[in-house]
Amino acid sequence: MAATPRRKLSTRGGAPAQERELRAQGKKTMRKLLDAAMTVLEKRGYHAARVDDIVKVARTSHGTFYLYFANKEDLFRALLADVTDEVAALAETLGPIGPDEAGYRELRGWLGRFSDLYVHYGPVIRAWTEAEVEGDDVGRMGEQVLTTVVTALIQRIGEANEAAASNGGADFDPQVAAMATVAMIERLHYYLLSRQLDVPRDDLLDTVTTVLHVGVFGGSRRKRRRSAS
Amino acid sequence: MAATPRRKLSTRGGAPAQERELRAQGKKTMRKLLDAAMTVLEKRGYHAARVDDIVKVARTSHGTFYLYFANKEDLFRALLADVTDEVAALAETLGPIGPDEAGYRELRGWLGRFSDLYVHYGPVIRAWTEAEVEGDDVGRMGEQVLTTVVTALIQRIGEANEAAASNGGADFDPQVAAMATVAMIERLHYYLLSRQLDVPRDDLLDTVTTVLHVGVFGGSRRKRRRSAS
Amino acid sequence: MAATPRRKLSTRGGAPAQERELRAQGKKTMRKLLDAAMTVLEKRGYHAARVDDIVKVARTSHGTFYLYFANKEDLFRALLADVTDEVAALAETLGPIGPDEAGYRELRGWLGRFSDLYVHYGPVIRAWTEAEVEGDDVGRMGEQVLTTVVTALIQRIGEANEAAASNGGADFDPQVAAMATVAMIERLHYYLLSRQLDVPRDDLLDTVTTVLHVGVFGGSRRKRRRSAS
Amino acid sequence: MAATPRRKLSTRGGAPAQERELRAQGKKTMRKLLDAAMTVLEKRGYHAARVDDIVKVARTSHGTFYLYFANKEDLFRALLADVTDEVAALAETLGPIGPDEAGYRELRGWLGRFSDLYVHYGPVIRAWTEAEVEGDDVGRMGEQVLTTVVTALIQRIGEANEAAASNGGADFDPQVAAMATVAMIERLHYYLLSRQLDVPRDDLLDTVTTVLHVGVFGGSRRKRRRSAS
DNA sequence: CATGAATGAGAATTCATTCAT
DNA sequence: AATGAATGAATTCTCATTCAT
Repeated sequence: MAATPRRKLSTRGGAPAQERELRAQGKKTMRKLLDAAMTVLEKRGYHAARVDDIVKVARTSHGTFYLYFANKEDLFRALLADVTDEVAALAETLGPIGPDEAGYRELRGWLGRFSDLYVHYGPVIRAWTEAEVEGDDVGRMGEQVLTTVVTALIQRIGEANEAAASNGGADFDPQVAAMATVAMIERLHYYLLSRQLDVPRDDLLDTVTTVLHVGVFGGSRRKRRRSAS
Repeated sequence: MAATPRRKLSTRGGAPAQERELRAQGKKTMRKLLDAAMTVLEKRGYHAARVDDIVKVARTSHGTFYLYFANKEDLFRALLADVTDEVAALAETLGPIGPDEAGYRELRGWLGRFSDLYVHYGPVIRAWTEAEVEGDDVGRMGEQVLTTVVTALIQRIGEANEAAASNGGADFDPQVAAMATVAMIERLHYYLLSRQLDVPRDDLLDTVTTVLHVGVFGGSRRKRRRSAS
Repeated sequence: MAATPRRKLSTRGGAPAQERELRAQGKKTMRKLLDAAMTVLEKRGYHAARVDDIVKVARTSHGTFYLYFANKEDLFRALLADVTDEVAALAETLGPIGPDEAGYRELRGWLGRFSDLYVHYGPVIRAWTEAEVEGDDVGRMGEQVLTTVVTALIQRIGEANEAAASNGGADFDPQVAAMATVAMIERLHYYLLSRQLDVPRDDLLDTVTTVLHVGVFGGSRRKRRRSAS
Repeated sequence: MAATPRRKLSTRGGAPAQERELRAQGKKTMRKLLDAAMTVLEKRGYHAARVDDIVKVARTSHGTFYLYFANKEDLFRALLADVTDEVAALAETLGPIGPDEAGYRELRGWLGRFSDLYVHYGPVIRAWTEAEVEGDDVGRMGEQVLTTVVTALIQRIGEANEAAASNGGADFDPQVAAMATVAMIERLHYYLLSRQLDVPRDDLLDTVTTVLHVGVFGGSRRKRRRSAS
């Protein structure tokens, strides 16, 4: 499994923080708030997350909160920006995926990294899902995230299905397949984290890799030794 | 595509309504409220939906709302109960899915019905996702629905993969595959309804059917005439 | 102990009922409502008593309620009017109370009748207490009740204390003593009914009679066989 | 008459206030609210008292109210706790009460202090009576107070009636006498504050002392100079 | 920098009373 | 005579955001 991505939460703050020079203590406080927000987001979700909860967890005050973030959404956007970067970076690491064993391993590796990322940023991603319904521009940020990954996937799926496509695959649209891929892995991890699905993460990844490799990338099912954890 | 299921929204009401005998007018009002709730849910999502919005759409008063439902959640639960029933019924219609053309069609048909259901109850299902984070018993209702479908899928996936399983398919767990299937189709429809994905529904279904048939049920990709809309 | 006073609840109705001729069924319905009100009053007190509760207990409808009473207070007034009559009648039965054994027995008998009345009309009397705080004219009705009893008591207390008064009883005011008497017996019964005091009613009456006979009417404490129940 | 006890209203606050450290300003605001509550309680009683009234009198906002108290009842409980303490302290100051002049004075003094306390906390105590009907734990607090006073009284009444008891006082139960004592003085003050009784407080106390001293503690009525105001 | 205090616009809910059948 | 339905004013409570120290 890929190395855990380093947290980069303090990279950016909200609007108020960007207009000032932050000293060491300021940065520390901001990080406390961002971390606290993650905790609260995880426990209660986006809508139920109260500024009050966040400052309590961060052991600071309301006043301080607004010293670093213009409002609740601003803080959330800061978290989301980190995820966006990470996901974009991840999208770039997706190499060509052939129907052979190497393709399987490439896909497996990428999904593993996705998984790590999801486990780490899960609360934020789920919050994004939650916020999506409204006209929120948070929803729009979410779409961007989706877009980077989907674009990379379309590329690889297209490559893998060129032959098939040429001989008339009316019932296989790479764009849909890419979206379907994202849908599956995103939601499955959601089930995993919300304990609606209770299997070891590696088992989950093995199966998903198999299903996608065969179903989307034209691989064939084969007997395979259990991949190491 | 299967016939659109008739609305059965007034099957049961909220807590207050269940303690009384409802006459014709009462039933009508209750249905107005349920319909209005669907409308509002669709437009604003669960959290942003105000009782005020609902009664305005239903052209009735606050007081009347509470004559039929204990609160917003109660109404939501009434809607959910309908969905739960429908989904359970749908789960039962999933027949065996072999690797051949017939299997493909069986799967395609079932996904089509799922899709109809999802489109019909979309607002409720999306609201569900939104509400799930909280400790509500709403979350529990969600798990039940999931369970009925997943159980049916595990059965069919197991049948379709008996051979593969016997010769040591360490990287294919039917339970995970079933969950993955649900994850994919549920989430994909979510993208569809929230306009993050914009393709004709039939294209979506064709592709998903192909991916799942090949990836999960051991079918093989083949050239196929476009299925009728 | 005196015979239980017959319920006369249906004697009077509220304003709407007085403008019409009530037939047998009408009277029955009105009585059902009055009885139900007593039940609810007992269980929840005046302020917490909802019209809804009353009609539920009476197994009738809101509409019907307002066919017999102008409003909630109107109903309560009807109940109170009954109590007022009963109390006034009771006040008249208070004979002279001398310091001797006969005086003791007279007082004991009267208190017994008061007790019966309180046990019967307790909910209404307590409700009156509760309502008193506000400018309610219900409060005023309550004062009238008080007045009839207090007037009778002042008379008897005055008689019993003439000698004492004449030789300068600066620390004994018959009016206060009368009020004190009422206060004691009213409140004590309240404790009894609300289970804050748990003794047999006869014991309570014996002791109260003794205290008042000695303390207010100039009687002397003496050994006495237990009065029959 | 004893010195007026100083107000100690801010001893403890409501639930929300207890979870925080209150600074000077916070304490001041809390006290303003408690004082305002007393005022409103006095004018309107418990049920008619609106949070809105209280914050208006305290010249603060709704939001602020809920910063210090969870709700109206919570505030009320805070007031009650003070009364409970004071009453318990008062109960302890009740010395032995003999049948002689000294006993009379002891009793008179104690009743005077009780009276001061009642007048001071009148609004709260009356509100208490009003709220008692409900199943609230407020009712339970009431019983505790009653218990402390009654216990002290039973002790003193028992001492004063040992001889009488031994020669068979079947019609005098110290427990009932104690309750009767409380009932009388409590209710009488209630009448006084609700203006159903209109006499100088000293007259009231003199008469009550006489009645109880003679009726409960075995004292004898005697000519006595008017006690100083 | 940091903090506790204050605010007030919304949202939910209740319930006496009126209405239409 | 009876009833279920409807109403809406009144009330409580929440919480993001601003303020004063």
